[in-house]
Amino acid sequence: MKNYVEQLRKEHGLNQDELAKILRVSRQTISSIENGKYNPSLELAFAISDFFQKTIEEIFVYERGTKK
Amino acid sequence: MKNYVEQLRKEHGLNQDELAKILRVSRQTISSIENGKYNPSLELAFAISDFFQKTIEEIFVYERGTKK
DNA sequence: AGAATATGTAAAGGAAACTTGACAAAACAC
DNA sequence: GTGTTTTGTCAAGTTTCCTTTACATATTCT
Repeated sequence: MKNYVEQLRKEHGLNQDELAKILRVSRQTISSIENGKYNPSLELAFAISDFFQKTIEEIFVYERGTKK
Repeated sequence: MKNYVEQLRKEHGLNQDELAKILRVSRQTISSIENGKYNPSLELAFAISDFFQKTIEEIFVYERGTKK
């Protein structure tokens, strides 16, 4: 599953640390998500979605069936 | 965060075991999600969303800021 | 160049999601 | 009612998400 978190973050003029603080997660969590190391929890996906005012589907691209 | 998984499952005439098999998770996972014991991963949320042909936002209701 | 800022990554640990196996209780037959 | 199906739940274990701390590499700015 890919995502547009890095792109959206930069559009908002934020660095990883600033976004992390806004979302109340660690900077490493943001980095890991941006680099596809793992997917966020549904909770965090909603928080990201909420902050960027986009739907989850606009930010996270699920590839049906492909297991990751 | 609440969800409409049980309602959608019943509308589709499925029991927990059948839905679990379709989504390739255990029946306990379906039960736990329906009863709010924990939230699904983003991956599983997408699989559910995909199967029921609804957006994640239509199935899972996020309460902003409330931490759970 | 050097200094400051931003990002990648690794280790070790905790918390949440998910597993299998089992059993009890509830719901639905007949 | 008894029997069958469905659901709730518990225990114990694995995997994934997320943490803190730390350091290395990049990027940016004088």
